[in-house]
Amino acid sequence: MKTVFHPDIDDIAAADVFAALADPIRLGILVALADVPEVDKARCNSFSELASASLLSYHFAKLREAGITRSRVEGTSRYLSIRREDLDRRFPGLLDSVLETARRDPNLPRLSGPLTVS
Amino acid sequence: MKTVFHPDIDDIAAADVFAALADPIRLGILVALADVPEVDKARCNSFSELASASLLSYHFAKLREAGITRSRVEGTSRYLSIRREDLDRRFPGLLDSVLETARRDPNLPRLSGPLTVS
DNA sequence: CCGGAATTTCAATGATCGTTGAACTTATGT
DNA sequence: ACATAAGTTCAACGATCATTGAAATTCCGG
Repeated sequence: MKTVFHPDIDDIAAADVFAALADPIRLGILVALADVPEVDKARCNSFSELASASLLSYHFAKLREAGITRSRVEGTSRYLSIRREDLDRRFPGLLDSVLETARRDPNLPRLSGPLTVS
Repeated sequence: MKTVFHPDIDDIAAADVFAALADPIRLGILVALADVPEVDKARCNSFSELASASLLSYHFAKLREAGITRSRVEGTSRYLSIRREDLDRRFPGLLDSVLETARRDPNLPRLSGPLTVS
C-alpha cells in the first residue's frame, strides 16, 4: 500500500504556487480537474490527451509538491483532486481567480470531453 | 528620448503571468508598487533593498515583458507602475487576489519604509 | 566638456525546467 | 504464473532561469 507525499499547506510560499501554475499543461490539468463534479475521482489516465504518460506524471508531481493537488492511490490507479479547502484557507480567493483566469485563456490545452470519472 | 517595449496585454497568456509571479523578489516589487498611492512615481532605485541594481533590472524586465508593469523613462530615471486597468480587463480579479496572496506571505522580501516617490 | 548618477547590457556560472523514450514497479485479471 | 495496464522513475537533452560583477549607455549638473 504505497503512499504519496503531500506537503503541509503552510510550508508553501506564494511564489511556489505561481511557479506551479506557470505552465499551460498544468493549467489545463487544473481546469479539467476543477470541472469534475465528483471530488477525488479523476484518474491520471484521463488526461492523456494533454501529454504523454511520463510527462503527465512529471506535471502531476509539480502540482502536488506545490500543495495544489492531492493524489490518492487505489490499486494500479491514482485519483487526483484539487486541495480546495487547504488552498482557500491559506490563499483565500486565489484558486477561484486562477481558475477563472485559466478558463479565459483561449490557448490553453483542453480536454475534448468531460473527464471519465469513478 | 529612449522608449521601452510594452507588450499588448492581449498577447499575454495566463501561464506567462504566473511565470513572472514565480519569484519572491518580483512579488516583493509588486506589493511595494501596489502600495504606492501616486501612480507612475516609483523610481527603480527605490527598490535597492531587494536586490542589486543589475538584478533588479533583470526582474523589472521580466515583469514588464509579462505585461504586469509599465516603465516610463524620464531623464536618467525610470518610473514603474502596475498596468492595473489592462490587467483587470484581461484577467479580472487576478491582480487583487495575487496581491492579497503575496501580502500574506511572511517570507516575502519587503521594503523597510514606504517607497520614495516623485 | 567632464564627472557622476541611474539604469541596462553582457558574459559567465550553476541550477532548474520541460520533454522524450526506455526501463521499472505494482497491482489486476485470467 | 503470466501478460497486461497504470503510473512512476531515470538518464539524457537543450532551453531557460536567477545571480554576479564588470562594462556600457544615457542623461544631468557644474
